[in-house]
Amino acid sequence: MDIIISNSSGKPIYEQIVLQIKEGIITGRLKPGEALPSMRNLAMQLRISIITTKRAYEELEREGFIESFTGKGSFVKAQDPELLREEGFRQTERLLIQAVEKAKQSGIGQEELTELVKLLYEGE
Amino acid sequence: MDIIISNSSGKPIYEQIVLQIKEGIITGRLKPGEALPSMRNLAMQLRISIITTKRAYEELEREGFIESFTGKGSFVKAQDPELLREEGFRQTERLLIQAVEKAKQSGIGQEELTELVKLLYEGE
DNA sequence: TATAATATGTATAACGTATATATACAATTT
DNA sequence: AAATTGTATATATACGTTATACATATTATA
Repeated sequence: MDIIISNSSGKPIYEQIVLQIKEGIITGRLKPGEALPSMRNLAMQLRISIITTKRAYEELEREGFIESFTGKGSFVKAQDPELLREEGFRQTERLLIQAVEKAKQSGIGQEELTELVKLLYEGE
Repeated sequence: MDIIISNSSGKPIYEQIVLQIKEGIITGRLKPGEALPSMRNLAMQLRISIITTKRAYEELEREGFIESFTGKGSFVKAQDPELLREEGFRQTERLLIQAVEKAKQSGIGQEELTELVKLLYEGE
């Protein structure tokens, strides 16, 4: 599980971690029962404090994605992936509607817009 | 010029004001030379501090959208069409980035996403 | 098997930055 | 002169991040 932190993202570090682990779980790259990197290892690797990794894991635990055990580690919980995927689709659609509306309002054509989508999807 | 502040938006108040006034200017609802609500009136109406409205107007002034005169008020500046176009592009890109990110997190592929964009763009 | 060493998650207090504020000051219009 | 406008200074609050010490489970070793 490779996690990448961007300083220019504007999002807090702990949130970037949460999102990337969620993505792994939703897409199935992280399977139920699978061990996550320990808070210490992840903190060391990202050169951040263990408190920040703990905060991320706490958030994931609160949302039911993982569970942690003192002395053992943190693990992916059993999920209903189809449900997660559908929720993700709904959220994506909602965001996309706003973007398309703004594009029309700004005189950006459909071709230019889809081209921009491709660029953004591939770039990072 | 009706401005609406949402506490659940996650965005700072001053930024919400900036975005809504920008949109008014870009769409032409606010015309060059037109007077904006005074900082005090807007602050009173939104039940926030004048300092926050001032911060929003400062930002708009810095970006060349409005200008303010002590004792007179704040007014929409004459606009460079190129500037407006670029601002529209920036806002679209910003929204699109969020949508693309959510799509990735949800396991939605690039093809599926661009297809969705086309549907949304054409549909009404 | 017993126990020390190592690895894991947890808890407390503190710091820096950004957002939002109250209040007093300065300039223009009425 | 009175009222309306924008401006400036110092302060409070919330959020993100951190260092360090503590508690529990696993692993190595005698």
